[in-house]
This record gives sequence, C-alpha cells and structure tokens, in this order.
Amino acid sequence: MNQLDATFAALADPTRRAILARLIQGEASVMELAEPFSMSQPSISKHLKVLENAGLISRGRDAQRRPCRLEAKPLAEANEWLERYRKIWEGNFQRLDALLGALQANKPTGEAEQ
Amino acid sequence: MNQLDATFAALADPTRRAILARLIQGEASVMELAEPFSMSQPSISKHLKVLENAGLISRGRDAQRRPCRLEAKPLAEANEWLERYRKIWEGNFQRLDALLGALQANKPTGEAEQ
DNA sequence: TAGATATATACCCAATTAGCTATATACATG
DNA sequence: CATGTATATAGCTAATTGGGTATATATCTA
Repeated sequence: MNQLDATFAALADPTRRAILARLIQGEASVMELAEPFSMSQPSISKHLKVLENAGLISRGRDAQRRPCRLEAKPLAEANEWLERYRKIWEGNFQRLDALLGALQANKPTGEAEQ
Repeated sequence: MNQLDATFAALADPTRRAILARLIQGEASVMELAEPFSMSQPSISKHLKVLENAGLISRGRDAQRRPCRLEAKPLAEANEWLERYRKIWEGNFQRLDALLGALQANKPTGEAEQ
C-alpha cells in the first residue's frame, strides 16, 4: 500500500478523523483520545495503529503514557493530490454561481440541480 | 457512511484515483477507462460504482455507452477538511527549512531525520 | 515487591472489499 | 430478428476491517 492509499484509507473513518482533529490542539494520551468515544480502549489503540502506520501520528513516551502527536506531512501530500482537481470544482462552483444568479434574476425553475 | 467517509474511502484505491485522473481530461466510457488496467471489465465497473456512490462521478447514456464524468464537489469538501491541517504542515515545513538551513550552515549531523 | 494505571496484543466474529468468471441486459445494426 | 458491442449483475473467494473481550506488558508508586 503506498502512502496516498494509506493516508486516504486512514481518513475514511470518522473516529480517526476526530482523533486527528483533536490532535490539532496538541499531544494527547490514548486515554484522552479515547474519552469522547463510546468504544473500548483496544479499539482506539487499533485506530491509533492505523494512523501511525499511515504516518499521520507519531508517538512518544511519558511514563506509562504514549502521547500521540499529529504528523501532517502525509496530509499535505493528500492535499496536493486533490489540488489537481481544484480547477474543475471551481469551474463547477462558477457554474453554480451562474445558476444562482439566474435564479435570482428570473423566476425559480423548480428544476433539480443536483 | 457520510460523504467524507465515502470520498476518502473511494480515494484510498489507486485504480480509482487513476480513473479520476483520467476523467480530468473529460468524459470517458467504461471501455476507455478500463484500457490502461490489466483488470477485468466487471472489476472496473465495480470501481466505477464505488466512485458513483461516493458522488465522485456521474454517468450519462450514449447508445450502449455509459460515459463517466468527474463530479469534483466532494473532492472540494475533502480539500476543505484537509485545509484545517495546513497551518500545521506548513509549520512542519518551516521547521524542516530551519533544519536544512542549519545543515547548510554547520556540519551535517548524520542524524536520522525521518 | 505488590498493586495500580496506561497501553498493547491475541484472538474471535461479522461485515466489507477487491478480484475473478459466467451471465444478463441494453442498444445498434445488418 | 439475429448478432455484436458495451456494460451491469450474480455469485464465488481470500483478505481486510472494525468491533468486541481477555490478557499481557510497561511503568509508576506505596
């Protein structure tokens, strides 16, 4: 599994995304990370292992604690991959803007706009 | 499965990312999309279904063909999610820059730098 | 050294996934 | 209408995943 595979796979789980979001505020122990979830400690440890294997977190040692910290570089790579598509979605948003403009100017059509 | 789950899960596969990359150039039929891969046609159809369910492509009808086109909006959402982390990785890159600067100024340390 | 606390590992299970082959469906054309 | 072309679906399998419980390991502290 290459880096991008691992990064996107790790991000595909909401528990793992929430853990990463928490780590924006700084290091945290497994207990602290587990607290918001109604999930067993081993399950959280498993999620942390997925994140660690993907290079999205690294871990230290503080007595019994193994504090986790965010390693954002793989996220930067994922972001770069997504950047290739930016022109396209901005194009789409322009079209959406145009549609919204038309709807304001004229009567609403009631048409699905998906 | 929410939108972000579905988007990231879809992006976790290199075949699917390659298909999306191909679609930047414009619409393509299933045959055309399958051509670069040594993979059966049904397997490609399955990947396309994953992309479609994630809202990353939509499909038309042109005689027997079901042309696929890119729908980049969910990618924009994924990008927005990643933007939260930008400050952090840019911080890391600064630190890396600082390290590189130090290495240029002084002697290399030979230390592992991850 | 004997707990207590924090974390990891082993193992089980059900669901999902990614591939395959065989077959069905949709449409075009001779 | 018969055949060819494009695509989808069904059904199989092996591997992976995400959850759980029980237990092991590591470290502090009394």
